[in-house]
Amino acid sequence: MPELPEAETIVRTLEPLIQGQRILSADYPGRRVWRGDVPELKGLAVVNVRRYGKQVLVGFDKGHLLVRLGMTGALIVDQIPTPYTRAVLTLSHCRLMFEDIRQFGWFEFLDEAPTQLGPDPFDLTSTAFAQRLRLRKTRAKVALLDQQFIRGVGNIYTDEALFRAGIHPNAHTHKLRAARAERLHQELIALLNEAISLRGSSISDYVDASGEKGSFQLRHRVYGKEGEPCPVCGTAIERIVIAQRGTHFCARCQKA
DNA sequence: CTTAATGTTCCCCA
DNA sequence: TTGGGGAACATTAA
Repeated sequence: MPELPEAETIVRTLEPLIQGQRILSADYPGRRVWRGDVPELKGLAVVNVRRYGKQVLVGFDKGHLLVRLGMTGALIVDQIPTPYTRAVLTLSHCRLMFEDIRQFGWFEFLDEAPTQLGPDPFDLTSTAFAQRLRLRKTRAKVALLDQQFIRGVGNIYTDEALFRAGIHPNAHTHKLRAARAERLHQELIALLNEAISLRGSSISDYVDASGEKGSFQLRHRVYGKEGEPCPVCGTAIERIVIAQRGTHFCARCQKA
């Protein structure tokens, strides 16, 4: 699914398309999309659209819609419904659809903005990030994927950030030197900014609120590159499994 | 036919 | 209490 750069792109493209509009009706054609009680959205006005980690938060004049995009979720305006359309919100001037092929996503209605996840990587200094990392007794890959550690990073950007920082995905977080941990944060921020500027990575399904694909997948250096030469040293990129996720790295450039 | 895919949650074990 | 590992959810594509 969308990770932080994809969620950011969705938010930036979606907000101007729906801001200020009122919800006229809501339909849920597919598998149940709401976690918890089904709220009455009719009559609510869209105040803003923001990102919370890799999730999308639609702010109303009363309450918030938190959209968990899961693995294949997409928020698209004025598209033709598909068998995977799980929600259609008819607004004053357009229709907002939630498409979700694998059905892993869901909606949640919140009275207050969410606060339960770890800090956004953009809100941390590198020093604070390094301190946080030292307190986690786990492996680098696991820490970056953990939304309680920092919010927004998923499988693609974890592999890409660890490669850029020269850190092995199995490196023990509490043993990393402060300088390397700070470097990881700096590389992560640069990576996320580059990915946002290219409107995210479209691996299979991801599109923004206008249905446009991103292009950062063309800049991936290790993710999905098993067997291909490392762009730095030419060694074949390896693929292992960590936390049930495919993990791609260069054994020569990335050290524990 | 098998495996893997941008994610999360739940359950069991150490 | 914390962390590890695996299964599960549903669908497509190679």
